[in-house]
Amino acid sequence: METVQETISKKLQPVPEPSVRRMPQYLHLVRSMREKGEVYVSAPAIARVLNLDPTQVVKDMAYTGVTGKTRVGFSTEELQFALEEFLGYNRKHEAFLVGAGFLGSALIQYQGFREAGMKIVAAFDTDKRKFGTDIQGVPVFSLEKFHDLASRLHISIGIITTPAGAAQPVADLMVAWGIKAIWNFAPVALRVPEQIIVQDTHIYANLAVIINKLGQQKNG
Amino acid sequence: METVQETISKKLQPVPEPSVRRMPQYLHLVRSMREKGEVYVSAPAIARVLNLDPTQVVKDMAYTGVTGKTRVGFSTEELQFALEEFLGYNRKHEAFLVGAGFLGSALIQYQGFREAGMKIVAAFDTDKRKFGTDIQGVPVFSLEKFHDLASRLHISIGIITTPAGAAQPVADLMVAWGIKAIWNFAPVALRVPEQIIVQDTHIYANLAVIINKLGQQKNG
DNA sequence: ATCTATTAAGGATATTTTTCTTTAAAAACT
DNA sequence: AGTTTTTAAAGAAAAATATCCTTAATAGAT
Repeated sequence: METVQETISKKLQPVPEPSVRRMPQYLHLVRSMREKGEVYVSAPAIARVLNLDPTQVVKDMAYTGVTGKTRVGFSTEELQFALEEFLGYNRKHEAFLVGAGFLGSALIQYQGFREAGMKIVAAFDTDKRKFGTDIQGVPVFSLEKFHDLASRLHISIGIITTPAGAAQPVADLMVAWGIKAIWNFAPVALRVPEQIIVQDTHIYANLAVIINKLGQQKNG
Repeated sequence: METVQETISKKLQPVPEPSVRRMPQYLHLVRSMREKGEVYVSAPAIARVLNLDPTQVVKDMAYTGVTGKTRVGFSTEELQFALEEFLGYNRKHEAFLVGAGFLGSALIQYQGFREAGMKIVAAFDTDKRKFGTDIQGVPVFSLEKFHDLASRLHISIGIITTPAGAAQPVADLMVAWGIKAIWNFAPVALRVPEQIIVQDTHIYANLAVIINKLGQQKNG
């Protein structure tokens, strides 16, 4: 049995980001296994399906607080709850999205996020034609209304899907009105105070990796 | 002046993936600097804008084959061409996209990719209502027509934007019909032969990182 | 013309993350 | 009941990456 102190210190030491990124995959797998009626799943079994090292799976599971049974594996039920708790699927984070273009609209319509702990409650744009419309029930406002709404609601996440040039001013706006985390899809490096969490999803970076590897294959 | 041998060996040793991922950012920055009329840019200047370590910038530039002038920096013109060459913006890679839902449509409409060396030439879906329609000029076909078209055209990249359950069969189809690289947006780990390049863009992984950090901040 | 400040480049160090190795435990089988 | 096999867990090693440090060069200032 570990002491309360140990439990707390374990929570305080941050989980490695690569591990965090694997968690949704584990959850997805565990859910589908439970649907098939599986009660236990071993780390090696998970590792085979997800192409990972078995010991890495065990370590990742330890971060969620779940511990397995020797020769049996992990309880799928316990795992699912632990992963959902870890990923914050129970808490609700509300988000504002700025830039209701193709990508922004797709994210709003993507749903899924809602069950993953984030709800996009409003979108903002500078295109007059979009004001007053809604995307799958999410209203689109003028960017000028941002401070109004942000100061009234408690929004923790801001999503930026604007063109590159608009991203920094939008980020400044978000910071000014109390947003704690920014999910940035624009291909720029945002400058924000250090306590603000920034997560970049640079779509071009992924494309660059693909094309680079394709070119390499041709040579080698 | 370096020998041809050296140039070749430099190309053969693979560029670290994190460096490749930074290249599009450099290109974007260099382009905007050239538009402003800047002829030279120093590595420390780039590092300041992109929040990077100056020496890292220098090292990344070396991968593109560009070398700077002491006390002056890099020629923006030379840099732009080198980066575009490195990123394959001159070659044309044609792509098929499977899963013409919200995300798939957004990617097709995103344009930008075309100038980044990839052109989405056709989309596929299983929804009958979408057959024969087109998205921004890109036709949507029945998935059954995939092998027909893939065998006639020379497609190097396959994009998967299907629901999780459909991703693996689609990947198998792509591999069977000669696609060399798969850009996977579905939240699953694909199993493909090792010579096939797979690039995952797991949107939930990024969300997981954000929510994890938000939760951590609350504790710490 | 000389000096100073700035910069690129190369090597060394440190950190992070993954993989490997060992140990211990417990379930299933004989 | 004892043995074997499978597994989790903890620690050590290895690999990859980023950061730091030193050196050399050169443009601009004095």
